[in-house]
Amino acid sequence: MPAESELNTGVLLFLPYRALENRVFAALAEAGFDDFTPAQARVMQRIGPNGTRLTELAEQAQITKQTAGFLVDQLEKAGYVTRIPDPTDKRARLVCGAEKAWAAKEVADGVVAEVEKEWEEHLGKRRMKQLREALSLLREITDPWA
Amino acid sequence: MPAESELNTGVLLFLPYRALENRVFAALAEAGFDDFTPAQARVMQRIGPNGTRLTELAEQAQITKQTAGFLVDQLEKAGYVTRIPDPTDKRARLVCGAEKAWAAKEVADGVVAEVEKEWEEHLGKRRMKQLREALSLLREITDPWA
DNA sequence: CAAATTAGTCAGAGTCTCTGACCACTGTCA
DNA sequence: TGACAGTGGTCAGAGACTCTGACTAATTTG
Repeated sequence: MPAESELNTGVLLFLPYRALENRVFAALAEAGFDDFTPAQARVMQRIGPNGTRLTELAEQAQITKQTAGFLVDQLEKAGYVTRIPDPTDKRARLVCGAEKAWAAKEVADGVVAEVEKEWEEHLGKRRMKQLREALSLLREITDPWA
Repeated sequence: MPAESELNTGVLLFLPYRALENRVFAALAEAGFDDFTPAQARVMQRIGPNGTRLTELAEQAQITKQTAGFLVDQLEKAGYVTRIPDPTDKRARLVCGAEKAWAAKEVADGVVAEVEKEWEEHLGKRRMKQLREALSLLREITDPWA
């Protein structure tokens, strides 16, 4: 048995991640954005300012394109995204964020900033900077999309 | 300005977490432990050495006790856990890890150690230590179970 | 002891995700 | 040019995960 005080780094990463996600979702729901789910949000988060292809969204979110299509359908119905033809490829369509999506993003960004500030207050400026630095570095070997 | 990354800390935390989880699952599958799912694993992970109550598992995994019961049923069928009556409370039962669970845990722990070593090589000993230190500190304000 | 609480189950439904099969368009190369 | 492999996306079906609501049984509390 490993000493109980020595949690593995995976759990240590997951705990604050989940705490942050919970905070963001609670705030979005309170602001009236209660008609989309975490799974939909994880896709929506990856839509670029000029629209993004379904396949690309699927790859980045690490889900199949069928699943991505399913989620985008719901987001479209709820008015968060629209699909327009891709001018450069007649097979493809671009998933674009609608006004409602940007409004939700603004709320989300606000909460993220708030939580990050709380974390910085708890850790101190120096440790917070080191944390982000280490995580950014780690991204080089853990993010297939980096 | 940190031009290194505009990603929010949440994504930065999630990326390495997911990479680690993927590695662990791939290794478990390769070692023959391919008869349980990520959701089941997240519950199994929280079983203490002397057994843990269903409700406690549910709380720690942040799922309802119904869902936890569903997942434990599957784990029981697959031979990873057993349920024994709680001697201190006739309503309750203790979910206990079976031999198979500890064997899987050994494989998982090995991979986690391996990945952590890779991360340490990439970050350097000092940064890795800082990372774990910051995350441990963060746990104080983000882990309801700390 | 009655009432409130806690551990867990049963039933039903909705959501998320996958595999496999398929169509339409694109790019390549003989 | 024209077959054909590859890519973008959809349809259909199924399995997995999760929830809410309602319930039983045992425990704790006043």
